[in-house]
Amino acid sequence: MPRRVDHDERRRHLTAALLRIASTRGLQAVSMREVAAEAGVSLRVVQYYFTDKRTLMLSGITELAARLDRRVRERAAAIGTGLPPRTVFDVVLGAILPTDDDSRADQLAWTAYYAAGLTDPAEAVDGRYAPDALERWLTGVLATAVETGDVPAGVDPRIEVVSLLALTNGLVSSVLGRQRDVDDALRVVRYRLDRLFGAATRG
Amino acid sequence: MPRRVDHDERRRHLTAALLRIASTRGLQAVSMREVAAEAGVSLRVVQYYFTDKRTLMLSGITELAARLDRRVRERAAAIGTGLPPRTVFDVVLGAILPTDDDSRADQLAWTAYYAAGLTDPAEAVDGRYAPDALERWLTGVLATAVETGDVPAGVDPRIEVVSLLALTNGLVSSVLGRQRDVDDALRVVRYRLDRLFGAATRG
DNA sequence: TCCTTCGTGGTACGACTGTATCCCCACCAA
DNA sequence: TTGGTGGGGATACAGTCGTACCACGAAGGA
Repeated sequence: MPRRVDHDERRRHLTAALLRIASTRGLQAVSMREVAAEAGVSLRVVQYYFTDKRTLMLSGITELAARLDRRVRERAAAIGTGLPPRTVFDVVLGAILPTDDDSRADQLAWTAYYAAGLTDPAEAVDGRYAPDALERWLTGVLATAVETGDVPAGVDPRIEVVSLLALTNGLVSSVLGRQRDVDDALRVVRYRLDRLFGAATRG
Repeated sequence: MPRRVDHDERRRHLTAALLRIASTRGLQAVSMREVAAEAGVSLRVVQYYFTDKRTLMLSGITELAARLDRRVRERAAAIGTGLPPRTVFDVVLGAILPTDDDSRADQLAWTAYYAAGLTDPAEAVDGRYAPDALERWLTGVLATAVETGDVPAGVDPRIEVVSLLALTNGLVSSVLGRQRDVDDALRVVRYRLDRLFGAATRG
């Protein structure tokens, strides 16, 4: 056998280059040649490790979904279990907002993919990411909080969670569009949590 | 003078064709030739009435902003003034959600433009649409409601309005992505309004 | 040593893009 | 009737796109 190369490592490198282009110049600017240039390799190399452009784009959205999922999961794990529900929501929703350059770049790329998927089913985001899992988990957390009395009765856990996630999503859009900065967005989220859990539970 | 043509009417026709393409096949699929074909004219005609592609795209986002603004304004006007604040919010937020095919198409195109503007400042959405005006108006309505006691004290009108608009925006995204249908989205909005105004004021 | 196979550089092709140019026809003022 | 201008058909051009193809160097098994 001739000299072997770590294909996975090569692919990760190229995918990172793709996402860098997507988050700075948009999905339109992503071409096989541009990815090659950004990664510092020849066009042929991109062709070799991703036969198609479709495969290349698919790799981008897959990596992106993994990153966003990891971001939420790591933050949640760092907090540990058995913490007040209020804290859980604060951490999880805060992990979705683009608080630093990296997460902002990822959210920009994600938005680009999402918008593309709305009209081009070929690169649809559906199924590749599981917001349902997050939704179910948070619903469980909130339902428990209702039972233990941490949250006033009369609250519909399911709808509250959907509402909070949609709110966070909307705030992400406005932060990306620079109509609002992250701190304002965090303030809005915390205000909502205050009114849901009662201001005294802040933390 | 030779035969004169209504330039504005011609341009509207072409812009409509552009938005039809953008909402069904995405902004990527918009080329001068495609717009010409969709409008049933030759490429030259598109060139003639919009010298640039930039001008053409600009016309699209302008028309879109006008449509969305008109949709909210018309609904608000049809309701009249002096109505309960709860009704105002119900109507206005309901006007933003894509409840029929037309508004869905417009929201799809709007999302495409918005996403493009995030990375390509050339077709940024900023300034072309004034969500601030809507935000200020609703904040005023809610502030009055707090003063008259229609809404419990301790509510921050400004943040509540920002929150409601961001929520609606997030719901629009999920409806466009078919993770949720419009009725579910409306239910979430009404749930939030119930908790803000008190369930008794429903209507 | 030869020979096969992996990895890669270079290049070519057809399709498409935005833009520019040329030309003609319909029309109205003169 | 003539001349000139607005409107538009047809085509060309340079560039970029995804993809395909060819050739070659490197490296390990025979």
